[in-house]
Amino acid sequence: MATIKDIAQAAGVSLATVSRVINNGPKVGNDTRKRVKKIMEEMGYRPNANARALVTKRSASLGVVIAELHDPFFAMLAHGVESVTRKNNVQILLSAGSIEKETELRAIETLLEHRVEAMVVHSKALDDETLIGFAKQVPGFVLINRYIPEIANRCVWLDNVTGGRLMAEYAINQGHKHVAVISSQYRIDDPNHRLEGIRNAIDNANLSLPESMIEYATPDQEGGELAMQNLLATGAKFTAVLAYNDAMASGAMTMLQDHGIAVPDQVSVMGYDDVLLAKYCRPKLTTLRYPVEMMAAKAAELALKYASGSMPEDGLTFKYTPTVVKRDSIVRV
Amino acid sequence: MATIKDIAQAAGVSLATVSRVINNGPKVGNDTRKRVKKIMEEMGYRPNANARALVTKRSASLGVVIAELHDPFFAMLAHGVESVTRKNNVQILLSAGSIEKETELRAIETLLEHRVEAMVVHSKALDDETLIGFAKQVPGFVLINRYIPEIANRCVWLDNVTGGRLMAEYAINQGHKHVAVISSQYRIDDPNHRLEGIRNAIDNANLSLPESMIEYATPDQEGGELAMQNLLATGAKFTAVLAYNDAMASGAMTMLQDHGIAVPDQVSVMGYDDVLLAKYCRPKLTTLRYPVEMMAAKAAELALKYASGSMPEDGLTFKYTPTVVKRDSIVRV
DNA sequence: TTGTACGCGTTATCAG
DNA sequence: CTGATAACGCGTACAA
Repeated sequence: MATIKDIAQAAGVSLATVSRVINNGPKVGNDTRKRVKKIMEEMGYRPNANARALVTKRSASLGVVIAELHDPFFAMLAHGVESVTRKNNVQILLSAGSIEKETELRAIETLLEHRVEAMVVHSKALDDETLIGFAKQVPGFVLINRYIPEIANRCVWLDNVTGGRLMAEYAINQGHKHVAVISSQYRIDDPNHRLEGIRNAIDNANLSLPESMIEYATPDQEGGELAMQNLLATGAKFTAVLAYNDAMASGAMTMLQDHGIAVPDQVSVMGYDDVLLAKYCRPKLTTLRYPVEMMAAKAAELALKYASGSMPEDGLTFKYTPTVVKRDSIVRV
Repeated sequence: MATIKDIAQAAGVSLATVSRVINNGPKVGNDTRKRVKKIMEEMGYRPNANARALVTKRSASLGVVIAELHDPFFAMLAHGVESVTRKNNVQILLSAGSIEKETELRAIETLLEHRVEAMVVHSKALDDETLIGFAKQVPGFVLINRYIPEIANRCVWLDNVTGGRLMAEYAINQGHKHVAVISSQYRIDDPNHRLEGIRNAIDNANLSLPESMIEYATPDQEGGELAMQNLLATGAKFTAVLAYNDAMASGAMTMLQDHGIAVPDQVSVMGYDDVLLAKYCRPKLTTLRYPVEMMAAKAAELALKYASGSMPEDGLTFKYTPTVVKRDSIVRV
């Protein structure tokens, strides 16, 4: 591939001059500029981003760490980031880290080796200290879907406790007194927080949520089916089911319907996240809206801003609160 | 950030030695190696991928061009690529190109500036010559979901004509004589090919597909709804609807149900692609399986292989054929 | 076993 | 307005 040197030679000028026309430098004769541009065109010249990054110490790239592109939630997250990087002519480097300590760490390290200026990371497996350490050494380091007090201004997160509470309150307000919960089996914050919120609401309403009414499974459709199957097997009585996310909710609905139980007429179901399938499944899912895309865009903007020097105020954090999206999977009883 | 030089100084050795221990070079004293490693650890040294790429002329990265992460289809595509890059310790650079000539071109150019070794590109807007040009100058250039005869061995694609035919044949075999089609309004190959296949099957069965039975709209759920609305408005008679993709099929089903028309009892619906929602929507969608993920993985492997020197045989190409996935959205009449 | 010196493609700082 | 030339961080022949 042609280099700046080749161009210089072909145009009969110095490297410096070529470099100037590339970067629209200030002082170049109009005719030389034209000539050089033409030659660049002819030789198919493309500046080498690596060389440029080396000398300028700015890579014009943003790293993203997520678990799985496969998952619609992460796809939306990535899309949110992409919308702002595109606007800023910044390249995305993507690393997947599958919710395991080791892989998440490697994902971040790799990105750092590439000297990304900014990064948006979704980490569940890494501990606070490790993350704080990264934040300290990388100005443009921003966490999404996680809150760590020491680096509050680097966190864009969702208030899952409130989310859980809102969810349960809505069901309760619809007259449901016996609710079951389908949660994620992963021992990370999110399910715990959502469950905590649910418990709060149930306590406040003087209802009860026995352990036997909570099932844990993988946070996908199969998990939802399985959890519902278990719930049905125990013969538990409930009129509403609160699921950890939309996929589980959908699985739960399928299983109910397969058992000849009508949704929502006999049993109501609520999801969480409001990913695409919430609108597609039948009945359409009443769920909690998690504005990931917006939040991811915010995180990317922050990361870029911090990376470019302007550091944040200390108190600040970026908390979002989910809201109930009313659709068809729950009825008043 | 600490450089190789800093390490050398701190360890009291030369740059070369440090470089050797970094790359597990062959000839380094065991004690010096240990010492250097320890210092690297202490100083938090991270090799600079840019500098390394510059000198080795290998970037250990693969570029991906897709339209929208948002779209589940592209999310699966990206996931397929990611599964192989992860195995090969290769970094993904992602560029979105939204099916417009200008942006697709920019996406590819940007990736090239970053000197990615390989790239998997999904391009619909760019013309054959442009793409052939890129293939000529970048050994690791592979197209997905597109076939260009001149660079057949760089193409991993789906036989959409056969797909369309299979789809229609299946409906016809179920006894449907009056089928309507909901197609994409974009003037790209895919809808044309699928339609062509459908027409072939219908002709072979001595049935007819008048233009009035074909509606065009955006290839998403709204488009599906709209198209179905138009179809219903014209008072056309049909017992089966063949949709361009699953999203449109889902939209069509919604609209039918909203009009009190039972699916599949009164009208059958078929989708295409078999993305996640095909399993989630009710009734579950009978559709054509497009093994994107597998194909994307194949494309990534090819790209990496070509990039590393081994060029392909000339006749070869990588054609996949979709298969009917039988679910619940179609009945025998 | 270790060190020296050069080059990778660019930008930036000087002189002219 | 233009041209040398020194970095940037690293790999690698070639010496020692």
